[in-house]
Parts: sequence; C-alpha cells; structure tokens
Amino acid sequence: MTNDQLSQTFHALSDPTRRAMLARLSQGEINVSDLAKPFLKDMSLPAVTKHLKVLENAGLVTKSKDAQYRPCKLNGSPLKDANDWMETYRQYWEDSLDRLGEYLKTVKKSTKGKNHGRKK
Amino acid sequence: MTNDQLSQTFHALSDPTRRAMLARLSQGEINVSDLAKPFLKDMSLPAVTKHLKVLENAGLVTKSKDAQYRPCKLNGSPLKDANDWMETYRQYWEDSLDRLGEYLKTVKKSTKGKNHGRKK
DNA sequence: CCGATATTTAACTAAATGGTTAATTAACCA
DNA sequence: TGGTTAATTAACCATTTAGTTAAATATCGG
Repeated sequence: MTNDQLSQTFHALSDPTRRAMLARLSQGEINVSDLAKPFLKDMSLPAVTKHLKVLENAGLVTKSKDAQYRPCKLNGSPLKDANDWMETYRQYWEDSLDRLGEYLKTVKKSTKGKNHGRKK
Repeated sequence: MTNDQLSQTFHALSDPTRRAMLARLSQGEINVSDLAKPFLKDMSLPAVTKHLKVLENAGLVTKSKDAQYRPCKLNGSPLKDANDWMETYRQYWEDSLDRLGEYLKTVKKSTKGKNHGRKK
C-alpha cells in the first residue's frame, strides 16, 4: 500500500471489519475489548488490534488511556480529504441529465475521426 | 482484499496511480496505451494493465473495442455508494460547532463513572 | 504483593499485491 | 501474407497483509 495520506485513508476504508469498527465508534468512545467484542467470533483479539492499528495509522482513530483501558475515539478529519477527492467526480455518478456535459462528450468523440485519436 | 462492492471501490481508490488514471479518464475516453503513457517511466505496461483491471473489477472503468484499441471509459456509479457511506460520517469531519452534538458527547462521558462503562 | 483483566508484541504462516520480462493474441495495413 | 502495433496473459519474485497462538506488559483491586 502507498503511504500518502489519501491512500491510507481509502485503504483503511476498504475492509468491512474496519468500517464496522468506525460505525461503532461513531456512537461514542469505547475501549479496545468492547470494540472487539462483535468480531471475536470471526477473529482473534490481536487481529482486531491490527485493524485498529490501520485505522490509527490513517488518523481515523485515536486512543487515550484510562487505567488499563484504551478508549478509542473516532476522528473524522481524514474523511474530509477523501470526500473532497470524491467530490470532483460527483458529476460522474449523479444521473447525467446534464445535457451540456453529455453534449460535450459527444463532440469530443466525433472530432476524433478515423485515426483513433492519434496524431497524423 | 474483501470482495464486497464497497470494499472493492475503496480499495481501487487507495492507490495514487489508479486515482491518476481516473483523473485522466474524467477528461474522456482513452485507449490503454495512451492512458498508460504517463506511467511508463515508473512501471511497465502490464503493470498498468493490472491497475486497470482493479478499476474494472470495482466497476469504475469499462472497456470497449475499436479495432486493436480498447477505449476505456470512467463509470462513476460505484462512487455513489462510497459517497453515501462517507456521508453518514460528515458530522465527524465538519467543524463541530454543532453544540448539541458536543454537549451529548460530554454527557455520555460524564455518566460513565468509575466503572469504566461496564456493568456492575 | 498477587491474581485478574486489558492490551500489545513476537514469531510464524498462507495468501494477496505489485511489480518484472517474455510470450501470446488480435487486428491493422502495405 | 507478413510485419507492426495494441493489449493481455503467463510465469515468476519480493514484499505486505491478515490471520494465528503464545508470551509480555501494564494497571487495577483485594
């Protein structure tokens, strides 16, 4: 995996376990073992710790200390950049009844001629 | 990598080469070797083909046929689900001057007492 | 201090990723 | 037909990932 911020964020989101952890964290702080509980039928605690580490490395989760507990907190700020990146593609998923956009695409295509878009 | 749709989409976005390919594709259809051109100083053509495959598997790119060329087209629709997923976390990255939200977090914390949030 | 709980680290393994070069397939065109 | 271009596939390799079990660390509480 590449280690620029945006790549790390998208990578962290590319796993259902990690997304479920974020979902739980969106309801409030929770320590590691309580956070892990729903996943322990599928994987071990160290496996959960590793997923948590991926989220931490992406900056999506921060841990603090409370006795032997490690309360985890969601930090959404990396999602802002991810969202900004996606925003530039919005027109490509919104129903493209944007006739100007459609028209321009058509024009571009028809100017290509028979040389498959390469120089003569 | 997990193979549910959303995971595949986020995974596809978690690489700068693939994001650059999408950026280029957002300007219009382009065949494989023209799309590959900017990357050939960093990697071979088969490497590009593989990245393209990841984008195809995620449904973000479709290929058609024009003689020996394979024009590639951006398909943004998988980004809709990704965006919808992120949307539910918007409040966690938008500047939280949402005083109600802040207040509720505070309350939750203070009701925990000394038992670290566990049952008696 | 001691035993229990919470969490992390270590050491290992199987499978996936991301790249390579060489070979193959497919279509054009002179 | 035969050479050229476009693209994919095959075979291979190094590194990373995602999991495991077992051991280590840290803090609480009696």
